[in-house]
Amino acid sequence: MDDKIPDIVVGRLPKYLQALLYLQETGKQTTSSQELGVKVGISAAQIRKDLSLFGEFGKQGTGYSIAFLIDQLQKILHADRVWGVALVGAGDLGHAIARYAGFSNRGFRIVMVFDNDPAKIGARVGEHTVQDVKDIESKIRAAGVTIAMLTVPASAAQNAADALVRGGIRAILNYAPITLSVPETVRVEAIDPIQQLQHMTYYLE
Amino acid sequence: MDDKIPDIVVGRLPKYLQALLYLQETGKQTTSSQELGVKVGISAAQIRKDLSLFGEFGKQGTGYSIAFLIDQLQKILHADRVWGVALVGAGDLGHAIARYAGFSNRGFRIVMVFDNDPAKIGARVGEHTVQDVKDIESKIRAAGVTIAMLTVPASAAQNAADALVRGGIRAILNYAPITLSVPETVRVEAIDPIQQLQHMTYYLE
DNA sequence: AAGGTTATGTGAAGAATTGCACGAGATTTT
DNA sequence: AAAATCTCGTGCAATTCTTCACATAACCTT
Repeated sequence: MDDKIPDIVVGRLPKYLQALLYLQETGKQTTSSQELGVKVGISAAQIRKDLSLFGEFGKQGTGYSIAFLIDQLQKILHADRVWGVALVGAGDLGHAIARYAGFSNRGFRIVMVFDNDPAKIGARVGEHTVQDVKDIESKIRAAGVTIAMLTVPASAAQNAADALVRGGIRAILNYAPITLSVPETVRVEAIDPIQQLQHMTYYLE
Repeated sequence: MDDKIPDIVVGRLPKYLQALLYLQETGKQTTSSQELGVKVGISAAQIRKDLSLFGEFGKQGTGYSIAFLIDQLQKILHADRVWGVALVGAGDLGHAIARYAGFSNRGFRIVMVFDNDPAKIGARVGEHTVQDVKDIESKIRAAGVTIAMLTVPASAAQNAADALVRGGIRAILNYAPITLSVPETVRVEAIDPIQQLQHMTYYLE
């Protein structure tokens, strides 16, 4: 239940959570490591072992209460609150993200949008007004925002990341196809669809 | 150099490729496992071991020829050609993807766009006309498309995936926050930004 | 209430992945 | 041309991750 949780385990918890939320929507009350495993493509033993690192959430013979397990996982992942997120990059992708409803009902809310294009600054994106990237540092610091999503072109990504770091950001979800260089105290997760496509084309043909 | 390559290794190759392309842009001719490792955040020994599974691409004392290694990795990943991709879902995200130039110059080209919304069918998205999702099966089969990107709402994703599978799809990049059920012969990679954000929030606070 | 079934949590075994360290080839320096 | 430096490829060791299998507990049926 402490800090020696392997990162690979942490990475699976959101999958469990998502599958549980889905099961809950179908009206189920209870599930088993078996059933959950089939849903997420992970062995039942693996799931039991992962969960056992945090506590004893199940009941022998019965399985897991879906509502209870959702609650526990949300606490563990700090998904039991709403996180404000800064969106940097108001291009097509930024627009799509700003307008996507799926974030707000899963614990994340975009609270500010930045861009460096004078033509975009001042324009509206979703329910936000695009602000100048020059102000990132002070604005996110003032708002206490600790998470950012980066949807700028690769050529602008490192500079934007540097500004975010100066503003005290703690986590960056990076959509730009470039490896960001940040201090060890800042977490980065990358989304690069082309890398995932290439992972698959290896097995094709 | 055969089929017993661990999947986890295959997953790292696109990272190496991306970093190499970046290094090449800076005008460099040569790199080392050390330098590449710093760029992608992977140990030098790991990189050497990974590459050695496919051949001896480096030279002692000198390192790796960037152009040569790019060429080899592209062959290994089948990224030495252009793959046609079907895009299913013409919402905001689908639009952003269809208009993103980054795919075409990294080996993937969107060749058709589908949606089930009558208001969208017939409209233009990027350089494509949106087609009825009802025709997916025949259209992708006729075109010989084997890769799809799925950007429909979660509630429509499984049906769309089923249609793709019937049409002979081999790989699906799934943006919907739901686990798809497909035959073992079909590969699926998922992109779920919220899962990645939750992976990071575990470590925050 | 006893027997049967289900399904957890976990120690131990097994498998997979990563890191270490060194021989050997290539280049550069003195 | 010898010495020093660099860096690959790789066998082996260390570590990490996954699976197995079973004692235990809860529920269900008769």
